[in-house]
Amino acid sequence: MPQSKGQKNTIIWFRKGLRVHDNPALIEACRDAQHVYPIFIIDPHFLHNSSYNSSYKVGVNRYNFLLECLTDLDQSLRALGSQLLVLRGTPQDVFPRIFKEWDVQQLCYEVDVEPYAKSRDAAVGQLAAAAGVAVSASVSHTLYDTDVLLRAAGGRAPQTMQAFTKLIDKVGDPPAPLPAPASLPPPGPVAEAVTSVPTLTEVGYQQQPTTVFKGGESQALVRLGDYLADAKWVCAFEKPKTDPSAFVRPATTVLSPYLKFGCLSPRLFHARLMAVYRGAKGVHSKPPVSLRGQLLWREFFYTVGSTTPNFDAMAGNPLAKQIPWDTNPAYLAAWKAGRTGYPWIDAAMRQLSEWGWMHHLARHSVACFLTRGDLYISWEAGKAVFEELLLDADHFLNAANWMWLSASAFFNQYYRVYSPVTFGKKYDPEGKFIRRFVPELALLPTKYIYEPWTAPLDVQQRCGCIIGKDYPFPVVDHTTISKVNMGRMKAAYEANREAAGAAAAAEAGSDADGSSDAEVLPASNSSSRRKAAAGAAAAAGGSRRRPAAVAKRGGAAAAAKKQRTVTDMFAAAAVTAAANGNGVAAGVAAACGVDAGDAVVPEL
DNA sequence: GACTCCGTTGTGAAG
DNA sequence: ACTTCACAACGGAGT
Repeated sequence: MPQSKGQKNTIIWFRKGLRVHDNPALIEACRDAQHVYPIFIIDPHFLHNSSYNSSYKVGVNRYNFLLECLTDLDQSLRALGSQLLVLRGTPQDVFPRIFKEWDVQQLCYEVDVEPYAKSRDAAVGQLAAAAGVAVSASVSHTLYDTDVLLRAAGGRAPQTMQAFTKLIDKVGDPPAPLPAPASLPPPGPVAEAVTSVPTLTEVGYQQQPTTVFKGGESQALVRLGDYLADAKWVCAFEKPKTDPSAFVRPATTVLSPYLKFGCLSPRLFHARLMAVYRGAKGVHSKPPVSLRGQLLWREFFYTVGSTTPNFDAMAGNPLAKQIPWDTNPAYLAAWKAGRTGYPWIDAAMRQLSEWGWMHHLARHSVACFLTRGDLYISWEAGKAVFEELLLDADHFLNAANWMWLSASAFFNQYYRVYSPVTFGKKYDPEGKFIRRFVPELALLPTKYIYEPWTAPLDVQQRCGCIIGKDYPFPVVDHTTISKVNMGRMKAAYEANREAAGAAAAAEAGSDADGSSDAEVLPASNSSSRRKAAAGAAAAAGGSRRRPAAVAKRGGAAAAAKKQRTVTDMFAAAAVTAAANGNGVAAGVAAACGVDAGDAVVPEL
């Protein structure tokens, strides 16, 4: 590593990777440099009041977490003889100006494979080229360079964790983490205005954060050390067995927000973890359930996500089942606000709003409830809510997990449905979690805590919580609706098989002119297309000569029509029940503070 | 190409 | 407290 007195002026551009440890871009920026300018750009793209893209809303908790990360990074850089320079504006506006002002020769940053980041970096790359500035991008947000993994996989990312784990075994250990630099060449003279991290108010937030988690690399390293110090716990860790209701000390590490912003290097996490495993003489849990397995899940979803078109949407996503979800702004608003009338679901959703975090299995519960389990609302709507509220909201992981839970991709056993009543009860029979996050239910006897609508009125009165007034009735009847939805999922799966079969047939029938619409259809590989073709043939009554498109239209439409009728009948029954004082649909109105029929601005 | 295997994390009843 | 089963039965990956 040459330490000669440098001549270059370089910029290290922090976006994620908000750390000084294991930061190859930072090391590169220091090489042969006279001045290193460490910058962060407050990009309006990510601001909640952005005029650029209103779908990229960032909740106050996450934005505050980011500002804490920046303050911490600034302190670390000052200890190394430098400081963070915070700039405002779009990167496209900022760079041409500072390239010139600071007489820059090189720009260094960490590779970011998210769609927005890729287009942003491509645009900045052109500006750099125009200004005669060399660009150096280093991989350190993931364990591996996703391109390397993709090549090792033969050009196609695995779609199962098993196959991905095999790939990792083949590729071997990830690169070792790098130490932080001992010191940094100082930046040259800069305007005073760019040397301070802004406050929440300055970037336009009115509210105060409510989370219990604090951002920054130092926090991340303390938390990592804290959890890894318990070698017994680390070696026994099996995520499916952890407790989603634990909140005094969460049952998982809560390192995800730090990985999201790059306060913590996944490679450092991995290396420290392997050291703990070695100390335990090889007796430890294994992927996919182990702690190391969690890092591999992250890697898996980055790999498949960054190489799949439209991975964050249903339409045009070759991995996602095309499912005709309902649009129901009132249900969506009730879910987001934690007012579905199911205390377990509502406690989790309110923990999300308050803390910006919930346990993985709680995420499963609420995601299943919103989509295939109960409300039958698109996973994209749920994803948008998580994207706003989670501290650890991560583009690929969020999309992948929502597809998983909605049985749109990766996971297909749609008939396995989480109960909004009994799932939580297994872990927390007393309802401590509910009492903490849904305080209006705090005094309810344990017997009724998961199903408060079953409490006699005198009990409700004694506890100061009248159902339908202080806390809503359930928006849907889970037992009934989950069965209806299972039927709708079955029909949707059939329709997808038929569509894939039609595509396969069209593909086989066309003279390889490539003009079929096969590319946009869900089944992405030949094996499932074949199966789908067989399914389509069967659906067409064995008549292989019948045009596939006809089979598709007929079958899918009939199935959809039938299911719509069933759902409408249920909805009508619910309204009738409400009119009779049963309160199921009335609960929706109470939950939202509006009539059930009123339009609430949808999330998407 | 047909077939089997099995998948990080379902529920509820029965034995 | 544990296992096993029906529920209704998916699809990727490997043989």
